[in-house]
Amino acid sequence: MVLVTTMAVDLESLRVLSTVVREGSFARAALALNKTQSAVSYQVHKLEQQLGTAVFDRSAYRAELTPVGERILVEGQRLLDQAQYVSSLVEQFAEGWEPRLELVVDGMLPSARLLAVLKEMADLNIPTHIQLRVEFLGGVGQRFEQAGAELMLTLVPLSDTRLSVQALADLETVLVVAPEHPLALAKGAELAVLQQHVELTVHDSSYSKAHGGTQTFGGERVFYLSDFRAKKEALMMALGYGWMPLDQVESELQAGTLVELDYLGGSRHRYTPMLVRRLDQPVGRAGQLLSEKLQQQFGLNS
Amino acid sequence: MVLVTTMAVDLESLRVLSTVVREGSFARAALALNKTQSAVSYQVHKLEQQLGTAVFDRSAYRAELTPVGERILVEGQRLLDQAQYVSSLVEQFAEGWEPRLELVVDGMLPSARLLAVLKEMADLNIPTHIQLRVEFLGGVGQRFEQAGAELMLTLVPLSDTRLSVQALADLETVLVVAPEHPLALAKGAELAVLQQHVELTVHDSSYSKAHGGTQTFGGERVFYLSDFRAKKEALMMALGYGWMPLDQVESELQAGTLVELDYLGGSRHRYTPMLVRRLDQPVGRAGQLLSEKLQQQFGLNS
DNA sequence: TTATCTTGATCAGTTTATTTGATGGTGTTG
DNA sequence: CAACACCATCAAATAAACTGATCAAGATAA
Repeated sequence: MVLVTTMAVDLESLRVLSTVVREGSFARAALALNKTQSAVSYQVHKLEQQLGTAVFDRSAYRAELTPVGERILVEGQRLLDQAQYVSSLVEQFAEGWEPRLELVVDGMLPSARLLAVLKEMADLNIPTHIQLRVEFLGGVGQRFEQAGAELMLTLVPLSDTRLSVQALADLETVLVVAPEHPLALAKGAELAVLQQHVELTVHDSSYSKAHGGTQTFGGERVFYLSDFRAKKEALMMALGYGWMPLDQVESELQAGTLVELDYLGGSRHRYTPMLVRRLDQPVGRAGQLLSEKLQQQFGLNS
Repeated sequence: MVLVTTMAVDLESLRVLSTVVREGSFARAALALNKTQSAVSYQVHKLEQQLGTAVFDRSAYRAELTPVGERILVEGQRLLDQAQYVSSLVEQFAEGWEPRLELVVDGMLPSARLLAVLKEMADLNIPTHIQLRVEFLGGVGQRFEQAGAELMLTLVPLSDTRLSVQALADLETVLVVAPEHPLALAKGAELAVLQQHVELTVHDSSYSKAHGGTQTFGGERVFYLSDFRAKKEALMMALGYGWMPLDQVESELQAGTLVELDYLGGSRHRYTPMLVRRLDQPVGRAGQLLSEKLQQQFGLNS
């Protein structure tokens, strides 16, 4: 007989081991576990056989843990706790906590606020795994559809009767360039002037062709960046001009490392972030909580 | 029948769940596990019953994980890994790695070197739990005896034929005060002069009364600190004078925030740290390794 | 010291858990 | 449509776990 034991320990043996140590003897452990003493003895022997080593030293009157046994006890306890956690998870799911929750947000939104909300959620020790996905413009909605996310925070208006849309407080974007860029000196620039320069824009991750013309304008020579971090760096290197969320360039504007463009069409633009969820799917407790915290953090539309 | 189930999951069911997902179907999982398809079905049902919730959605042709099932899979996998770890531990113990190893060291020894050694050990991913205890002077030997530690690094010579003693490279201590302390100005101070001031000393944690007079000298007004960190702070606050391990005050001496006392009896003193282990106990692999690394880090006595 | 108690092992017999092998319904594939 | 793969289900077989009784040895108390 070839002995290729997978060495599987089993939780019941570990539970018995733990009880024996806690209660101090096989017999009292048996009492605590509603078993007979011989059943306890059996489980201990089984554990020792599975491990291939003695867990108790029986040379004395009372069985004492061997050094190995002590470590097994400690590690086994961890195992039991983990097992307990697994079952408690299920209970919590039964109480309305969803196993997972996906939130898609637009990268233009102030990430500090978003992280604050997520930290609050994490601190509550909720059983739900929350997945955050960052997309841009149309990409948000697309991801929401495709990945079956529960919530999204988008800037692109949509009309689907199966969706619940809650407008949040407006966000401002501002048209900026580096101070050494030629456009920084322009007073009351017209669109035609802008078109002679490179516009920096964040790549819309949706593949949809047509979307409202307001996202990208001008646009003879457009340079695409993957996100606003990269875009800000490019702007500061005077690679071109472009729109940035106000909160992400406030300190640069104050420090003068970026300046607001004086554009006739208006150098500021307002977006309305919208918190969207599906009406045809029930909201779990984590989704409910997250929605409330987002509304609180971002403020309702006035 | 009262249903007060403790909700115990069992590892076998989780193993089956994991295999079903990996293999893609109940039948192929059965093949992989050397069971029949109906045994797999049975285990899955058992798991679902134990958890009180569906793990697979059977409405489609192939069974698909429910959202809850996905989380159970992930957490269950962690559980299985942990279980695997528990059995692998035992294998390693069988290969000569001791379950635990206690090292008692004198707090006067340079802690950076000690930590470097411990980090090296930790990086090797050894199954042994290494416990470090810091004591002072006679307290080291006492703890070694009493707690049954495997190794110690002590400064106090001892003669026990059952111990193996390996001398390491000498350590230097230096007599220092704060520059604003009156003693800082003293030239060639004698013992009588020192005795007029407060001596700071680390409390010997052993309760033994008599020990070699060299540890604490002078000693009319002695102030006891719990460790060298506290002692250094007290010294810098000019609370008194005292011996410090050279390596712990080197930067202060250079910066001038502490100065070496000009004492006729010699303002430097050498200690010989000794690595001690028991001859009557076999050394495990971790103890062997740790000894080697300590000798390497601290250097052999020349 | 003896009588009594506790500790844990062991064994035959019983109960319970798990597996098997066969069958059936349903959806998929070529 | 025929052949196949998916999973459920059931009775019977097998394996695992437990019981209750008994034993030897160390502890405990009169």
